[in-house]
Amino acid sequence: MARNVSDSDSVRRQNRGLVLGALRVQGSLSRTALATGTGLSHASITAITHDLIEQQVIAELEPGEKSDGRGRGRPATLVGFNRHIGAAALFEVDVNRSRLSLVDYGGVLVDRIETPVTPATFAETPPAVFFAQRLRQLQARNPSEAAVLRRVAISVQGILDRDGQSLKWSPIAHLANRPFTTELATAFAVPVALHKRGRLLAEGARWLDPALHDASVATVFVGSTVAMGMTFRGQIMGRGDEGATEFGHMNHQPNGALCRCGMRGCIEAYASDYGVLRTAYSVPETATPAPAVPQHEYDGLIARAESGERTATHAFNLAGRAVGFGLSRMMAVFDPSHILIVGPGARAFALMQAEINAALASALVCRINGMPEVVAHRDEKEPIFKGLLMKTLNEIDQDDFAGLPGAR
Amino acid sequence: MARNVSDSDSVRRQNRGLVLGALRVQGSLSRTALATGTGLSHASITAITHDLIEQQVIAELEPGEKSDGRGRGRPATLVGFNRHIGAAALFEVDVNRSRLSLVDYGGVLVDRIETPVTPATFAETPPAVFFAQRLRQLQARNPSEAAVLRRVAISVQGILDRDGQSLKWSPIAHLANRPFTTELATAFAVPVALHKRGRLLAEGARWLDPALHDASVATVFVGSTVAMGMTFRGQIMGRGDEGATEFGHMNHQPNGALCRCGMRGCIEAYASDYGVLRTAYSVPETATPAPAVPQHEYDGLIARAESGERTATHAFNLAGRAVGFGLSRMMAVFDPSHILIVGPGARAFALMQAEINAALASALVCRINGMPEVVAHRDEKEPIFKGLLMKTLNEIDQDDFAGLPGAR
DNA sequence: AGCATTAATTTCACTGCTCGAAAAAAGATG
DNA sequence: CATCTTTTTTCGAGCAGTGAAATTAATGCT
Repeated sequence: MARNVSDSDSVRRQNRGLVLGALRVQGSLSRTALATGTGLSHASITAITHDLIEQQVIAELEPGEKSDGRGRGRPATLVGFNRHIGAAALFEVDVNRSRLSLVDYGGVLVDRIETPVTPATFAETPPAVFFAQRLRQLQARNPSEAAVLRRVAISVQGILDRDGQSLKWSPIAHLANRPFTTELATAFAVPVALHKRGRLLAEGARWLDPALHDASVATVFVGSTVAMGMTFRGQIMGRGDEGATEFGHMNHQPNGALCRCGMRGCIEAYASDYGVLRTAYSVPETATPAPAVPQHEYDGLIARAESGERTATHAFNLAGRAVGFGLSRMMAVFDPSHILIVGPGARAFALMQAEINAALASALVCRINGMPEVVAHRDEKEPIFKGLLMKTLNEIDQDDFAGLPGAR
Repeated sequence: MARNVSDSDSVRRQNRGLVLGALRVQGSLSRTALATGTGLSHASITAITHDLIEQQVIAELEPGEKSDGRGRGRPATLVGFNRHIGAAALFEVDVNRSRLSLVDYGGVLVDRIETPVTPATFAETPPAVFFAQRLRQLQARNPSEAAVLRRVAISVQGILDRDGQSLKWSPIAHLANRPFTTELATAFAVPVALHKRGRLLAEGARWLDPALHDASVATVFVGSTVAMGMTFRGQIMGRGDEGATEFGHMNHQPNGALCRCGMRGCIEAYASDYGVLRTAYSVPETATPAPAVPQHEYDGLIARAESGERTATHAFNLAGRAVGFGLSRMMAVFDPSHILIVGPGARAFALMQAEINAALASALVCRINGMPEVVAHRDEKEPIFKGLLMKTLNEIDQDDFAGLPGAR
């Protein structure tokens, strides 16, 4: 039983966490700004920053450049993260690509390796080996960061098991049911975390658009898959273990089109790239989905639809309908104030919008609370990276540095 | 901006809350049991109980009867809630009935008034007047509890507005868009809370079955409406304002059967009592739903289905299918470990089970994580009351008594 | 009856945290 | 160089929680 007891230790941890969180959100700050930002007294900020500086978690910045312009009184000295006290390795794994980024504790990108991925990749190279190879390569190139590596975080698609340590299923071939996180964790003596891509999108959106930082947002990825992440008033839904936001595999049509996951009638089977192409080319909807769709083919279809070609527009209509009813159904359980469409499918948003809105209009919640704001947001790469980055750094802040040194 | 700053006050509040919470869950306890139950030290328990006793929130029980059997050492003195320091008025409003219960701070039922409700009730008597009349009646009969009334809580069906203070829509006629909570709050100078019935069912289930206390459970009410409440590892989902768990009005069939809410294709339109009857009697599914269904008619249909009459079994099959796909779709967003079916429809569970399971089997999440345990639970009256009771008492514990006297 | 034993509570001495107020520091201004 | 302004630090107080020791209140033996 986790003890929820509050004592002076937990007070310190909480308030140190508040300070680190403020720095994470707002960047380097003066102690005074920290005091107003966190609500703590100046005296406490002095004590806390003193400790954190002593432990080298943060450091005073040289007063040099910073736009201090000119003030009347004593000039503020900013404190900011000590970039060299930690580093994190962030893998973004995709059906066709993998990217490993090494970032320091200040969130600055240090180095990066990209590798193409094919359905054969993880059959030939076990995932643990694949990841370990690349991570070692990066460590060799960046010895000073390698020495302080504190986390490995991996963005994946699929369904995680209860404890979030392995994939039970994934559209990325041969990645599921391999205990690569524990293998990596022991090999590198560092915690390894798995994150669902959909959820990272939600986290990333929160950080990239300040207006969304504390809102309730559903972020829908449309592309080679369909996925969703949600934030509720600034909190990410689903703490680690509650694995499921399988929006893309929500049933749209009982016994409908065959999905890559093997089930029938999933939203993805209508709205993902392969689903739309299948509809457009009048391939029977029970045909096995293509394992991967070249980008130019999807883009070509969008262009044809935009020029009004009927088979193409029809395909996007069906896709919009699937996404729209999925959203309408989701909103019966959880209704966000904003809905973000991201990913390659965002480029086809205009083609789906009418059907999405029509489907949403059929939801009672929308009639009562008003329609949510649905907007498309191109390029999902940065939200995922940003989400992975911030989530991992925040974890280091709160788990490694908010507590007293030596604890845990 | 709410300050999340932690100081010695918040520590005390947290730990007092822990003590009150333990007493709420486990009943009267000795100080030693309280220490092990909360994780606090004996010294702190002594200090906290001393304060609480001084403030008359709790009291030492007479050692009398209690099964102290025989122990070797100093006998424990139990402490328990001081029943007389507070009372709450709990309204359960339904399409055909309203019940007002007066309970004391110990959770003991003091008095109760039941009144039939018809579609005309709130047209003739404004809700605020209706509630005020009954509450005054109960206060007159129980002056000592009336003097310490601390909360009025109302269980309703429908959609609440963002701040949870009024109904934006309700199947109970003339109840929506009437500011009765604020009127009652000023008239009785007491906080008035509105709770969705579905959510109370979830809360109640948690308290009535210890195995569910810390589980993730979806509780589905099937009867004159279809509604759902969810708990996530013991936490009720949706804090007050996030109004929507409109499971009954999740779309099942685009442009399908007409629902009482005016939309088409809602789960309720197939699975509620009126929906099943409409199907069974081959009334066109676009016919206006009956405002209320007499219980004997619904029970009669169940009996006919159980004896194998085709039109009746068909109706329940459709109902099961609607509920099943609804659950399957919900599970793409949130997957509970248990699903509880309650309400009159629980009696027809056997008739719907096959279709529910078939629909669940079509969900990817179920294939991966295994099917959730779906069980029916007759009589929903007590879960609602229990949920309303515990939620309200807990609120008094944490808001009124966990903080220092004088604060807030 | 008297004394050892046992278990529940309370008391005590100490530590850590936050806070407000006052003091100190560090430039800017004139 | 004295004054003013704004940022930080220092200091004393107050409050919580904790472990260890002391106290309390029964039971069991002799």
